[in-house]
Amino acid sequence: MAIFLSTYVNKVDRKGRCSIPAQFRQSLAKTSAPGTVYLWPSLNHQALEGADQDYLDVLSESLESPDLDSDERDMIETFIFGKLIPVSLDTEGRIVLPKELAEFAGIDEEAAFIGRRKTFQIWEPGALKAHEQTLRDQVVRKDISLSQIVAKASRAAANRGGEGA
Amino acid sequence: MAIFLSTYVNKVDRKGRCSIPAQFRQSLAKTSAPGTVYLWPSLNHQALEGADQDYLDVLSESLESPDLDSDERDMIETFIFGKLIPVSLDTEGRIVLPKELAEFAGIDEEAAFIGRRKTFQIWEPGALKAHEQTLRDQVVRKDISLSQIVAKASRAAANRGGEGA
DNA sequence: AACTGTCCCATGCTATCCCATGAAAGCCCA
DNA sequence: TGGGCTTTCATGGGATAGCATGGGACAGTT
Repeated sequence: MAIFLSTYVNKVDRKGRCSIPAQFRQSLAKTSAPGTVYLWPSLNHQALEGADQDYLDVLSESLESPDLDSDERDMIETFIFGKLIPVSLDTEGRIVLPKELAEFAGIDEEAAFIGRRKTFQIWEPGALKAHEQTLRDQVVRKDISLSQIVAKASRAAANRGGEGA
Repeated sequence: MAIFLSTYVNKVDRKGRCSIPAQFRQSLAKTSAPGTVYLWPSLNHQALEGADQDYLDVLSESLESPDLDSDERDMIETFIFGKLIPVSLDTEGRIVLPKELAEFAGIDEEAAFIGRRKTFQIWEPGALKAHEQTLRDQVVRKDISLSQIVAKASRAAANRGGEGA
C-alpha cells in the first residue's frame, strides 16, 4: 500500500488536469494498480480524499464486517463507493479532477495535495490554510503534544494484551 | 463479479432507453453474462437496484443456507426474485427501462446510476439528492468519520480471532 | 395494417492520448 | 567550491477516439 507524505501545491489547467506530486507517484508505483488513484469527497471537510487500490480493498473488506450497523454501512456505500471516482494517470502523471469533485472542494486554479499516510487529501490552498490554522489553535488550547499521544497509544495497546497494530 | 463505483446521470429518451455508464459496462464485460443486467425495485427506497448475473447466483446460493429464517427467505424470494427483470444491452450499451420500474422510481427524463460495489441503484436524480442530504445530516449528527469506521471494523476482525489487517 | 420493441446508423461533445516547452533540481567535472 | 550540463517535472496545446444521445428502418405481434 502506498504511503503519502508532505504537502504539494500544483496548478490545475483549464482542462481540469493536475499533476500528481512525483513523490506520490513513486509510492503509487509499488501498488497493485499504479496508474489509478481513487478520489471521493471527504465526509468531514470541504476537501477530497484519495487513495490507491490496495487501501480501498481493505476498506471494502472491512465493510463486510458484521459488527457495523446497517446505517453506517449504507452511509459508506452511498458516500464513499457511490462517490468514488477511479482516475487514471496520463503519461505525464497527471489526473483530471472530475468537475463535481473540484466544485465540492472549491478547487479552481490550484490544488494542494497533503499526504496523510495511507490516504491523501486535495484542498483548495486557501481552504487548507484556514483549516490548518483552526487545527493549530486546537493544539494550543488542548495542550497536545506528540510524545504524549505516542505514550497514550502504547499504554492502551499494552492494556489490550499486546496484539494492537 | 462486476464492481460498480461512482455516480452518473444519464438521459432517458422518449423510447425509455438509457445508457449504462461506460465504467459499469467495462466492469460488466468481465462477468459471465456481459450483455445482461438484472433490475428490481429496492426494498428500502423508491429506487431501482441492479446487479449482474454473478451477484444473483451468489444471492441465490445464500438462500439455501439453513441459517436464514423462513420469513427472510420468503421476503427475498417474493420481492427480489419475484420482481427481477433481466434487461439486455443494445449495441450502444443502452437498456430500456421497464415501464413499471421507471414508474416505481419516479424516473422520467433522467436517471442517476449510483455504484454500490457489487450492485448499483438507479434513482430519479432529485430523489437521490434528497436522500443524500438525509444521510449527510446523519453523518454530521453522529460525527462519523471514515477512519473511525475502518478502525472499528478491523478491531472487530482482530477480536474475532484474526491477527488484524 | 398498426403498433411495439429491436437494431443500425449518424452526430456532437467530452475525455484521453501524444507531443512540445520551460523551469528547477541534481550531477559531474573542472 | 562553483559553473555548466543533464534529467526530471510541471505545465500547455492540438489531435484523436470513445461515449452519450437522437432518429429512422426493420421485424415480430396482435
